[in-house]
Amino acid sequence: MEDILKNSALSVTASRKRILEIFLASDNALAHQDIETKCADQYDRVTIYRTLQTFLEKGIIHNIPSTDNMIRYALCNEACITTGHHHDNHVHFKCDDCGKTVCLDDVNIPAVNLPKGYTMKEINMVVNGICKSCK
Amino acid sequence: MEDILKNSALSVTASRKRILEIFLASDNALAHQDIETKCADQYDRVTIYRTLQTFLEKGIIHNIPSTDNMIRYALCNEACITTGHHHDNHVHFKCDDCGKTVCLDDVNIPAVNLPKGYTMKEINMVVNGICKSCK
DNA sequence: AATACTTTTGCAACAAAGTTGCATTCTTAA
DNA sequence: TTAAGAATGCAACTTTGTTGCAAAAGTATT
Repeated sequence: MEDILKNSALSVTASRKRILEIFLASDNALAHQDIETKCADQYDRVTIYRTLQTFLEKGIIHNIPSTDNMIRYALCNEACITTGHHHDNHVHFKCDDCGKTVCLDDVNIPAVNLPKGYTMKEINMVVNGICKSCK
Repeated sequence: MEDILKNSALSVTASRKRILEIFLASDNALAHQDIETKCADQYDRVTIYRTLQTFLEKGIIHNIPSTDNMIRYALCNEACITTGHHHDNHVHFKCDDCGKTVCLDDVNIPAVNLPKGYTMKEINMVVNGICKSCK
């Protein structure tokens, strides 16, 4: 855990370690709110906002778009952390039943051909449906 | 414009017509805020929220996820409006330069194979990069 | 065209989410 | 150990989204 922070040139603080720990312990993506409920008694709301922002910039976590006004975050793979920018090419799945959002690490986003004149920098794919636990 | 409302079994009111008009006049997807700045002097904020909600449910507009805390809305195609549910299978593109989000109506979302046990209900694909106007 | 009924709107009040500046505390590196 | 820099907590604030209710507008019927 401290390694992750040090590799990203971040100072090792209690709140950062705690938030990382929460991510490592979770099997699904977390919204700001999820993290807040897990540690708002220990750390300030503002600190959580700033920590997530920092982790995003350093490539420790990535954010997952959604249409429910709730951006969720998940740990990146090694490649992101070591290079400092994102290499997340996997599909995300949000279950309509349990509400959990997970990274489908084994499902790569297929290629798309954009119309002439468009340049792709990043691509996001989010699937909604029923997950294997709720099936 | 009135036809669209009537076809969706909605009563024709000034605010609904105005918001539809704004969408028809726009070449890109609009966030709640965009609409508010265009007509907050005429209509209440709450009305705009409720109108967008209604349009979504009736399949007049669809929402586009993003990682910037700004859900955007765009008009649906005929098929959505006539059937009352969404048939939006196109890719969305958000330009990192001008910030505009557009529907790439001609680019279909490619198929993905989900792992065993997952059922797909809806799929969203958003590409970030530089659009043809900013190129 | 007037009526009665239903739907929509605006207002107010509120709740939740996110941001900023600044003083204090903690980390790090020398 | 200490000095410099970075992160945190607090307070205050802005923005975003929600809810209940009375007033107004729309719709269908006569």
